[in-house]
Amino acid sequence: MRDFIKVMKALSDPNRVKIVKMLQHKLMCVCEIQEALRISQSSVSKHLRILEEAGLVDFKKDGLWVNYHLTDGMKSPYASSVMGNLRHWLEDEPEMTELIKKLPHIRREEICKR
Amino acid sequence: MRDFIKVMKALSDPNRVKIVKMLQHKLMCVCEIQEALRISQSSVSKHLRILEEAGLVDFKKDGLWVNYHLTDGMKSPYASSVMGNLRHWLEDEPEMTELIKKLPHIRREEICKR
DNA sequence: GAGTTATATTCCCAAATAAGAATATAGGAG
DNA sequence: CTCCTATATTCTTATTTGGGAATATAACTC
Repeated sequence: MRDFIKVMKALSDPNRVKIVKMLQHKLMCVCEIQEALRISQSSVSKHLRILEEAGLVDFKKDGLWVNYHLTDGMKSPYASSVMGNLRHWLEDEPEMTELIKKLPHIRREEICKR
Repeated sequence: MRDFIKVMKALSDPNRVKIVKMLQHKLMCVCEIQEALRISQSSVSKHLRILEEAGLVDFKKDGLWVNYHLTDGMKSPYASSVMGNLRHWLEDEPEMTELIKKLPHIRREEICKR
């Protein structure tokens, strides 16, 4: 129950859903997500932690960068199932297509160092 | 997006998840749910409204009783899909089996009129 | 070591949430 | 109509949540 609730809660926030949808398209570091969503770095960091604890995302450190990616779903069957559905869900939402369209132009080399 | 978030939020509360699981076994009126969960009548009523607005449950009035049941899923694809999974998810949680086991003994004729 | 940068954590505030008590509504029975 | 009873709504309160600013940590460069 606890685990199921965690997944539901994790996906109860628009910004977190957007993060998941973005990660379907490419792995991203924190500052890229920050740029895409236009929210503070600390917010992004906290959202990522919630998604991680729900078993939805995982990360790999690469020097200073922390690259987040979707999990393989081994950790939580709930996460795995809902994420599977999220591959096609919301795919045609204007809000989302807009966001996805921006992704290729968001490159960490241009964003950071500020 | 809005609709998806509604479903996730609706299933982000243990009591609401329990209501959905109970309704998989039988249709129930408000006071039966109240008795099963041991929470106040106003709480039950409010939880049911949230579930209804997410497209998870619907109701039919029968005199003074209001009988709640799961929807057919026509209203929300998100609701429909997650509810499908919830048929087997959490089925073996002690907390849930305990609750389900109590269901046959909760009969509105014995509960109400107080 | 000191300086720099990307991310995590802490702190604080405003808004949302879940709870019960009290009240309002609806639909009987007489 | 009046009285009851099941449910919905309102009100208030305590807890949780999401946000940014400030600070701490980690990992690189020199």
